[in-house]
Amino acid sequence: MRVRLRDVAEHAGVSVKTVSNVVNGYVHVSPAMREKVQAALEELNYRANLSARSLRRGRSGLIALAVPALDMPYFAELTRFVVQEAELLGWTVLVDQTDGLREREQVVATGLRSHLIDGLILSPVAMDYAELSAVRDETPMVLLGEKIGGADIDHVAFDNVAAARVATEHLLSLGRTRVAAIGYQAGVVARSGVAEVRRTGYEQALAAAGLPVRASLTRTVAGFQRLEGARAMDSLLAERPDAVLCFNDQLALGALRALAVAGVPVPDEVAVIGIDDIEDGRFSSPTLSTIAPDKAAVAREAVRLLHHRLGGPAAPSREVSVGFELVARESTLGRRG
Amino acid sequence: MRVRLRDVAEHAGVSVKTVSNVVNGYVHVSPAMREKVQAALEELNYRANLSARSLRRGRSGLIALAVPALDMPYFAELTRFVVQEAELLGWTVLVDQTDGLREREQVVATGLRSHLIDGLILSPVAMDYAELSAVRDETPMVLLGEKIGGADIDHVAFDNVAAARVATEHLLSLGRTRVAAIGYQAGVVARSGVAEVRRTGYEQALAAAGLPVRASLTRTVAGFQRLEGARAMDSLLAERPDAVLCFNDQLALGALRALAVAGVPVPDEVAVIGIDDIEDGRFSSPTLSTIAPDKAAVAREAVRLLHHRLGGPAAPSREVSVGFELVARESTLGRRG
DNA sequence: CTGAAAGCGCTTACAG
DNA sequence: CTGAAAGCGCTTACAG
Repeated sequence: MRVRLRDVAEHAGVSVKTVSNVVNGYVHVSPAMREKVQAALEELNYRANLSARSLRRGRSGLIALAVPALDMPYFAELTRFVVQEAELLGWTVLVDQTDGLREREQVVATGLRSHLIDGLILSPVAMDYAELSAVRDETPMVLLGEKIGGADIDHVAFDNVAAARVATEHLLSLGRTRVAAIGYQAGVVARSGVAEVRRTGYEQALAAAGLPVRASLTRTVAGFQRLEGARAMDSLLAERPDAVLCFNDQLALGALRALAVAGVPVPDEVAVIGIDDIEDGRFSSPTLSTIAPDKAAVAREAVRLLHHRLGGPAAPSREVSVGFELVARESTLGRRG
Repeated sequence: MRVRLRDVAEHAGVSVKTVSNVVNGYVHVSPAMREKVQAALEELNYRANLSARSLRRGRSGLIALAVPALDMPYFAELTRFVVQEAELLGWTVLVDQTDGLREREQVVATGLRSHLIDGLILSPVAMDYAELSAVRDETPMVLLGEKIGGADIDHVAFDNVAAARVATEHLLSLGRTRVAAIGYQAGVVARSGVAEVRRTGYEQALAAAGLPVRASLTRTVAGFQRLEGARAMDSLLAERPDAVLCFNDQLALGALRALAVAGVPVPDEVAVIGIDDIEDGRFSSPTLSTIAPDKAAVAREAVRLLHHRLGGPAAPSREVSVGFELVARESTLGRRG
């Protein structure tokens, strides 16, 4: 039942080469021949065997995208963009979930499915550039990560330190002085880990304003989910913060929930800001102020870097930066916003 | 630089067959030989070429999952489960976005990447079973869809009529009589389309309660996103509904937002319920009452059906049903809940 | 328990 | 402009 190129050739009474030429849109085929082949192709309902083609060409048209979790809105939205961009180049995206585990990140970078995928886009959580650079196989790889400069590995950089700093400065600009932070992470984390760099931005902003970093106003979380944000906010209430920077929007939405339950008016008593600009924050009550990274640009640049390594236009620098903007909504400005 | 099985064989001084045996865990290999090969494998850092293996075996270990949109929380959560389940069988998931477009659903079902993927899980929006059954190629396909009975196509069924009916009954049980609905869809939709069947459930519940379906209390949407829910709710306010069934949680979260902006107390004046039980609804203010489908079961059963077609244990019936439960939260019960 | 050889279905120099 | 043939890197009957 499986229709091969050879079957089509026999059916049309031509050579396999000619059928292949037609299938691949090779121009030097006489119109009559092309028509005959086309008819046979349709009559037999031929579908190319992509494994065979890939083996022969040395290219599969598949790229992998490895993110911590598909059900974290930020990554779900990013994945959508990556799939869209890849499609423009005729590539298909294969999705991996690393759960932010070092072991899984390593497996992915070490060449899981090598020779099957043409390239890999990885959003590392546990491993840093140096480690990844050491274990990677020869498959082109693009990292989504921190601005680092001089790294010998392709990556789309987002300045998390600046993002957290700008967010914190926004809270300070409202006259808040007891600015808490939710999202510190305990134990071993990569130097370039998101929690680490956002923490740096937070602390830089406080320092610049001449404010101390109070341990009583910072909270460590086990993960960046809503529930963790709600818990952390609960435990923060006794400290009477007048503002909170959450290291992502999910934490912030959890914090908003905890404040609502406690009956604390936002932003009157406590202003809240997150980072990521996920869809939910635009429709929560109050709506969530946040730092909006240019997700479409992240996806576009990641795919573009891969394209370069796979024979596209000349390679640009290894590091491409992507910007962000402050989006102030009700959780810091109130209803007037 | 590319290491082939043959290179390993030469390096170890054995035949290609032997190396293949070791790589594939074939048992009848002497310990000494195995060890020698193992060493060569590691020394050369051999990675199997999956395209070649797939061509030879006729199996790739890849399955595709086609959903309307990755950034709709319901599908993001579902995708996570599917990836997890697939992994248990050693399968990798390739993700497609159809955007709910008939054209794209058709392309996917017609054999996009046939011979590359071993199977397909499709969540159709625009096409119904009969159409899909007619255009599909021979690749095993499992649909995520409506309970239909007697269909000649594998599918995991979720009773959307019942889900919408139970949700509506919950609103009625609170003594509400002006129960609105947001999520009707205009134009051509599949008979088994989600909007269509949820609408049926809504109307059935009203009829059973002896209430009329008022056109003034139903709203058509262009899509199932929050923004559409907010807009629909805005236009519904003048009709003074005392409850609203939204055909999914995203619409409901949008509706909650519109009610908050309008200063309408929920659930005191208007009770709101959605369907899907997405994460956001557990942390919104008020928290969102909803119908919770067993997403893990949907994923598990879909993968299991595929497994049957791909040589797993004996095939079960073509239709496997998955249940749901009513989760009543603040948007219908108020804070006491 | 191990080896030599065929063949999965393509694409692509190489001839003509 | 078209055809015959090699070969991509595997796995698997078939011998031994």
